[in-house]
This record gives sequence, C-alpha cells and structure tokens, in this order.
Amino acid sequence: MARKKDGKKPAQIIDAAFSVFGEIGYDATLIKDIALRAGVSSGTIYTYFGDKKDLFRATVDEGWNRFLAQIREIVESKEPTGARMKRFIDIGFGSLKHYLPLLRGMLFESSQMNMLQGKLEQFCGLVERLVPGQGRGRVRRAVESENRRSLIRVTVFGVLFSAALAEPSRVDSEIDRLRRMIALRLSGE
Amino acid sequence: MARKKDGKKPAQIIDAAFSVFGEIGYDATLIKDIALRAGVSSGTIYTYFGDKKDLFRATVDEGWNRFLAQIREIVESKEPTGARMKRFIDIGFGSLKHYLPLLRGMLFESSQMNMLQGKLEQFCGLVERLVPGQGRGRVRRAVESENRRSLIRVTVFGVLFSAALAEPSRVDSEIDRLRRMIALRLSGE
Amino acid sequence: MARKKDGKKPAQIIDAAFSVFGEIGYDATLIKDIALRAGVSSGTIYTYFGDKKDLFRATVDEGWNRFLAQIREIVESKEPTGARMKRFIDIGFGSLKHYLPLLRGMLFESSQMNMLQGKLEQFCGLVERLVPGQGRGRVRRAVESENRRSLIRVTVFGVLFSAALAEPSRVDSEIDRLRRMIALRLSGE
Amino acid sequence: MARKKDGKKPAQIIDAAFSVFGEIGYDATLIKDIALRAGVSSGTIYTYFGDKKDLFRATVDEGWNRFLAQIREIVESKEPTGARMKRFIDIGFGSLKHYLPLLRGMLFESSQMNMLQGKLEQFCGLVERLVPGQGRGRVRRAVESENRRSLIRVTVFGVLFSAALAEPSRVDSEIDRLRRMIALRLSGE
DNA sequence: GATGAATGAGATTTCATTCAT
DNA sequence: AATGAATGAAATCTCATTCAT
Repeated sequence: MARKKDGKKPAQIIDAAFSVFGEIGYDATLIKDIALRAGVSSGTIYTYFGDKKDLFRATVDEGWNRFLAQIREIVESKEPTGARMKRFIDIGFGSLKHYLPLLRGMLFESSQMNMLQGKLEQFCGLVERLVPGQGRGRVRRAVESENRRSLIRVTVFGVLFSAALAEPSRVDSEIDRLRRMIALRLSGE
Repeated sequence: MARKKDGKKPAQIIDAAFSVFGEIGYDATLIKDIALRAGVSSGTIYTYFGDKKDLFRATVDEGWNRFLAQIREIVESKEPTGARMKRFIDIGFGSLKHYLPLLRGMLFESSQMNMLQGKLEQFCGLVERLVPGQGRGRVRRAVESENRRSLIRVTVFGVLFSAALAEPSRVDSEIDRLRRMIALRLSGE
Repeated sequence: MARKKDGKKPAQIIDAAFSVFGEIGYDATLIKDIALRAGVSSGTIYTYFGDKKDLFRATVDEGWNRFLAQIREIVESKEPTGARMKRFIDIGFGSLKHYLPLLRGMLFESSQMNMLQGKLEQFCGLVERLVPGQGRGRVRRAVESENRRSLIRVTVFGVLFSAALAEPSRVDSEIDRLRRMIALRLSGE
Repeated sequence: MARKKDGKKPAQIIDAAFSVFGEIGYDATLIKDIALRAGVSSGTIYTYFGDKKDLFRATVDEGWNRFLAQIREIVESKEPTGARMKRFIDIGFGSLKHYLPLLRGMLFESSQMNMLQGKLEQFCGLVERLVPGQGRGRVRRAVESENRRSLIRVTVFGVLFSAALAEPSRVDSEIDRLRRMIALRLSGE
C-alpha cells in the first residue's frame, strides 16, 4: 500500500479504501467513509478515480500486485527448492494476514468476481512453478498434470477462503493452522 | 374462500429468489425482479416473508438444507465405505452444479458471511465422518486429527469456491475436473 | 353504538371502528385491525362502506348523533332550568368520557376537520338554548348575544380539547375537574 | 469552499415545512412538497434533519418558541397590569393568526399529541401569571385556585381550537371575535 | 354475501456523484 | 486542486382496495 506520509492524495485514498473496503465490504462502504479516513473530501476522490468501482479496482490491483510481486520474487529466485518453499510459506501466509481484508472485500460484490478469478489464476500459476511435479517418469503425464493443477487450485482457494471466512477473532489462529498443514504437506510430498 | 390458495406461492417465490440471488447477488437483486420471476406482485412477497433479508435467509436455508439432507443420508447409510464414497461424489458434485448459484449468492453480502461459515462447518463435519481417518495406530493421533480436519476444510472450501468463482460458461467442465481430482484422491488414500 | 349481538355486520363494524379509531387515530388504524376486532374479514368492510374515509365518517356520525340526541332531549325538556342544567352536566360529562376516543380520532386527520367543525357548531347551538341569556333588558343586546355565543363556543371547545388532549391516565380526573368548574360557573351566573 | 453556504437552508426548510404541515397536516405532507416549496431537493432536507418526524418537531419547536418568547416577555414585563393585558391580547391574537397553521399541523398526528399537550401547558402557565388571582382574602383559596387554573386552561384551549378549526376563509373574523370576547372578560374581571 | 390472498401505487430515505465556490 | 453542500434517482416496504373462489 502507498505510504501515508508522502503527501500523495491517490495513495492516501487507496490506503483508506483498502482498510474500509476490507472491514465492511464494497457495498457497505461509503465514499464518505473513505474520504474521512483518507483525510480528504469526498469530491477529491473523484479527482483521482472515476467512480466507486474504479477506486475499488485500483485498490485491489494495488494490493494484489504487491502481494504477487513478493511471491514472484520467491518463485523466480535461484535458491534450492527447500529454501524457496520455506520462504514461500513464510511470506505467503504472512501476507495472507495482511491482505485478508482485501480478499474479503473482493468476495462481497458479484461484479468483482471476475477480477478475483483472474487474480487467483495468476497466483496458482506461480504456485505451480514452485511446487515440483511429482509423477516424473510415469506414463500418464498429461492426466497428472491436470490433476496437479486442480489440486493446487483447490488448495489455494481452500486456504484463502478458509482464512477469509474465519471469524475475525480467530483469523490468526486459523491462518497458523493452515500454515502448519500446508507446510506438512509440501514437505511430505 | 379467497382467491385460489394453492399453497405454492412461497415455494414459487423461493425458487425465483434462488435463481435471482444466485445470478446477481443479494444487493443487486431487486424485490421486483424476484416478484417478476415468481409471477407474483412485489406485495405478495411480503405476505410470506418479513423483508428482503428474511427472504434471502429462507432461500439459503431451504437450498442448503436440501443439499445437506442428501449428504447426510449418504454419510449415515450402512453401505461399505467404497460405495458411500462413490455416491457421495456423485451426489455431491451433482448437487454442486445445482446449488452453485446459492453459494455465489451467499458470497455477495458480507452480512451473510456468518451464515455461510456456519453452514460450511456443518458440511465439513459430515465429510469428516465420511472419510476414514488414516493414521490409525500411529503415535501422533491428535496432531493428525487436527491436520485431517484442516485438510478436509481446505479441500471443501477449495472445491466449492473453485466452482463458485468459475466463469459461468466453464462451470460444468470445472466441476467435472474437480470431481475427477477428488475421486482420485479419495480412492488413493 | 350498535349492539354486537344482533348479527348485523355494519353495526359490528362500526363498533369496532369506534374503538380502534378512538384508540389510535385515523391514520394509524388499519382496515385489518377493524376487521379483526369486528370479527369479519377486510373484504366484508367494503361490502358495507365505500372506503376507509366513508367508514370513519359513518362511525363518527353514529357516535355523534347518539350524543347529540341525548343533549337535545335535555335541552328540549320542560324541566325547570336548574334541573335541566344539572342533567346537562351529568349527561354531558358522562358522555364525554365515552365519546372521547371518537373526538380524538376526529382530531387526528386533517380531512376530518370540517366534519368536526360542523358537529361542534350543532352542539354549541344546543348549549346556547340551554343557558339563559343574561343581559335581558339591557341596551346592547346584539353585542351581548355575540359575546355570549363566543363564550359558549370557547368554553365548549376548551372543555372538549382539554379532555381530548389529557394524558390517558389522567383523563377521568381531568374530566371531573372540568365538570366541577363548569357546574360552578353555570350555577354562579 | 463548497457551494455557497449561506446558512439559510435550514431556515428555508423550516419555513416551507411550517406552511405545508400547517396547510395539510403531517401525514398528507410529502417531503417532496416541502423541498419544492423551500426551493431545495428532497435530499437536502436530510442534510439538516434526520427524518420527517425530526423536521416536524424542529418546525413546531421553532414556531412555538418564538410565540412563547413573545408572551413571556409580556408576562415578565414591569408594566402595570392593564397595559400588560392589552399587550398580551394584541400580541397574543396577532401571533395566533400567524401560528395557526402550526397548531393545525400539530393536531393532525396522534403521535404529536404529547408535544401539543406539553406546549399548551407551558402557555397556560404563563397566562396564569398574567391574570391576577381574584379571590384574595376569601376562605376557599385552594378551590378557587384550582378553578382558576381550570378556567384558564379551558379558555386557552377554547380560543386556540376555535381558531384552529375555523374555516380558512373565516379565520380572521373568528379571531377578531375571540379577541373582543376575551378583552371584555379580562377587563370585566 | 363473505373471504383474505393478491395487488401495486406511492412515500421515505440513502448515497454516489456533481459543481459552485 | 480541493471542498462538501446539494442533488435526485432508485429501492424497500406498506396497506387500502379488489376480486376469484
């Protein structure tokens, strides 16, 4: 997220939008709330963003891109697989805590669904590159590849939504539990 | 007697609500839309349901209960595990296609989140009873049990939301893919 | 008011209307409430009365005419003035308690204003005939007559609205106080 | 700055509300009517007043307080009684013409009854202080005091409602008649 | 005649967006 | 550029009235 101090209105606004959308969802969020938290007037928001949807998109993009950038860096690093995995889990689950509000926000408005879908695919693609294929040497490579992709997808979605839907007070422990579970599975395979 | 009271109005309304909520989400759905699709007037909806939220709740409950009833019947049947698993997959994924709109609808309103959470827990509980624990005889029973529960949870959430977020035109093939994947894993374990 | 037992729907309805309108006023009264209290269906009301306003008018007329009939009988009786006055006060304030709800009902709807006005004039006319003119023999008969009429009018309105606006729990004592006051003034003059 | 904030909007709105409520009563008045007459949009009303009831209350309070302030000033002045009476009658009946719509408005909604009741008591209290007690030196002080209070109350209510319920076209002459009558009584006592 | 389910016009209120200052 | 008062379209819900049975 943008820094609050640098005096840049759009960044301030996106920061505020991030937290308000995250806390109460797209529909319940009033432009006024965001303006208030950003320390600007409602009108100012329209100087930088076309409309409410536009601001939402920008907010999600900003957050997601930062998140993906971290993951991408890990996936593309030259470290040995084990170390990469460990960092992936550390960074990934750490970010999950931070970006969860955003994810929730994305869940709560149908029109954003497509947005969410595309972003998750991107992420799944990175995870695929991270996790080594198992069935090396076997015959039914294609089938397995499809299965592997599906499994990754299900796991990614499962983790994200388990976290997103957990009760606020239990979010942290839920994320920790998910993390242990995933660490175990990744190491076991 | 008053006008023909065939007793089908509430069901008609819930059916209409089921599809409209499912298609465009809670907020975007107008009472008028539902009335139109149900072939009744807006006012009639308020004869049977207190308000819009009430109708939504009733719609979700109705759908979910039907779904759970099917699953519960399978879980509690006396069939051998293998047969039960097969039926579970057949019925479960079959229903998934049918109830997907509902699931989508539940995603689209933050205030419904709790509802969703509770219902998914119910479902996970049933799945746990269906899938036999693996590590019988091993030492770390407790850890394993927690892991197993987490894994089931992640898988259930993952399957449901993979399906829910798939593009409408690809929903069917996505569900089939998920189904194959799950079948493979259940049989392999 | 009509008797409830004679099996006549319109009378039942007017009885019910009398009490409901009186308790909560014209606007707050639902046709359904009246129907419920009358032991008939909403539809039945429309068999006997054109619409809600019509029913209100009929209810008020019915009540008011009964009240006026009592007063008229007194005014036109051959008793000596003193006795007539006494009966007037007894009957008048007694009826006030009974018909107060109706009066309240009439107050609470602008469209009923004219109705109220006309009825009160009728009543004032009767009171004028009851209370003997004072200034007999003096010169300025006309002035005095106008004054007397105004005084009666103010007093009648004052008594009715003091009673109508009294807090429900204090209505009875308020009416008694008014009654003592009026009795005193009538005897003193 | 935002659009010209002349600070007059709430007053404009209250003025408009005053006349519309007065003309047709609370229920029949649409927010749109008031907005139209105030020369603002419906939404603007909600910038300054919470809801319709709130606006009604504010309107009545505003009007009533102005009226009472005038009366209080007279009651508390050091003038000789005769002069005070004269001014009371002049100002009081003058104001009555102006505030009559308000009084009418207050009549038209049962829920406003308490409001009306309380305000009238205030006014009666002032009048009591204005009109000198008569029976000084007599025995039955208490009885007289109660009677006097009742009489004032009845007279106040009587005057106000005689005026309020008069046909619009005759309001002025009715008020003049009431005024003459009261002037006579006050001077005569 | 009686019923009461169904109707649908209509009112309040919200809030994204605009625009005068 | 920034402001925030003003706008007004739009949606829920109510309830008098109708009419099929």
